[in-house]
Amino acid sequence: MSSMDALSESAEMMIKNINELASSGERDRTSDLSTKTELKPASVTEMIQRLGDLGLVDYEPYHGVHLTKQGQHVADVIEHRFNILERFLTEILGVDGTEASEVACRMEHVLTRDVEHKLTTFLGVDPQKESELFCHKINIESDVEHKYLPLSNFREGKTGIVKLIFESNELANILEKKGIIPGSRLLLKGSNNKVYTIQNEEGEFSIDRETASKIIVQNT
Amino acid sequence: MSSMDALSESAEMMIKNINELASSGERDRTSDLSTKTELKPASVTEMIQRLGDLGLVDYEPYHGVHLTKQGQHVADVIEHRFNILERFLTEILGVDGTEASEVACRMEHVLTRDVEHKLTTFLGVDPQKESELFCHKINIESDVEHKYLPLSNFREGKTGIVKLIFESNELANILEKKGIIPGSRLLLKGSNNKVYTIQNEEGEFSIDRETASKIIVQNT
DNA sequence: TATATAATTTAGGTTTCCCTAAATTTTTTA
DNA sequence: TAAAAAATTTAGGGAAACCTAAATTATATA
Repeated sequence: MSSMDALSESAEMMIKNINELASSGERDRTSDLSTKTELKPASVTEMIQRLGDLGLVDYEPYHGVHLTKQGQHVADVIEHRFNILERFLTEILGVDGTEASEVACRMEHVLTRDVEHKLTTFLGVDPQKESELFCHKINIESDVEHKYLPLSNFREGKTGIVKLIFESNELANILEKKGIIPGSRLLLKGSNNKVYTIQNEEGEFSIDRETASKIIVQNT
Repeated sequence: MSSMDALSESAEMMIKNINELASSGERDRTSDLSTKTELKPASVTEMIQRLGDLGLVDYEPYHGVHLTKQGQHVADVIEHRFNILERFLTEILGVDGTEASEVACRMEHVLTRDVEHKLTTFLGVDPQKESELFCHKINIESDVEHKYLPLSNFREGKTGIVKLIFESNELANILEKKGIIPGSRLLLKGSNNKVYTIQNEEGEFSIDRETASKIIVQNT
């Protein structure tokens, strides 16, 4: 039954692993899940039985499991939460890859929908996914499977739920072209409270005060 | 013994509550902890006995507990993690206060030292302390502590490393005023590839194609 | 200062999530 | 295709973290 109470971290991890292991159509085997989760086979069996009772996986004794629609939804949510957390930790905080993914893996289970969405908007869309999404957009509609699409490709008269709002990232894009990216070094050559003249590896140029106030710099 | 293995979330929460309840010198009573933690008295006793065995609290049956030096250290770490997480959630992501503190309270137990430090430097000094910082800046340099500041506050002739570029979040702000937020439902009433007319709970209005292309909607 | 009341602990139960060992089922292979 | 091997499940156990009910200890009061 649709449980209003949250799944445990262990249960969510199992769902995540089932999803990651799944290859088209094939049911995941207990031993593979055991290897992947680093749990003993008996523990895997126990957990997937419980998930089966919750309607999150389709489990047939001795013949593996796969996610139900409901379970797939849980997996998708967790995956997305993991991805944005990992991106936040590496791209924004500069945490090392291994540690970032470990911490993200613990944090993914305690995010709320709201925090997830707000973190997503904060990060913007990552470049690779953007082209993917763009393809969708070009390809054509009638994507019954691909349920997410930009409003600009939506069909008149349909209703939908807003999933995500892209920010322009204009500022970051413009600055990137001038070599001002997180981690880069710059020199403030001059400022008069209106115009800020900067020099870096790419050369020298000026920006206005408002823009300058949005660039956070570590004093070295 | 100083355990290298992490404390459980429950154990950390108990330490946190013991610390928050503690008033100068007085030992916390089981019943007060029971009220604060919303656990039954018997459960509180069980946990503080376990913490006692770990050397984190000084527990005398029938006469309350208080943190040992070691326990106090744990409490301090947790408190700091909670504070920076709460600040990140409210100040940077704009999460509502109640939810932010709930989520921070779950996340505080999975942060690593490194992530904690990096998040702390990322947040820099909190707004109240900012004026302080401003003073520093005017006062003289020798800011060994406050290393991050907006380029607009930077001193001419100094070099630094770009840490972060704030985006305006303009689009999301505008759309939010019209009730278009992640999770909300909308209906595309009409579109002619230039103007998209939308209806939702807040009413009906139009947006241009470019804006529409940035709103990702789940087809339902 | 007895005794009633309140606070606390102990005893024993439950669920979750992990384990090992034994039993069972499936798969391989001789 | 029957026996051996491999995979899986079942049975039973333990620790953590909760619970209720009963026993114990401390405190208040008559």
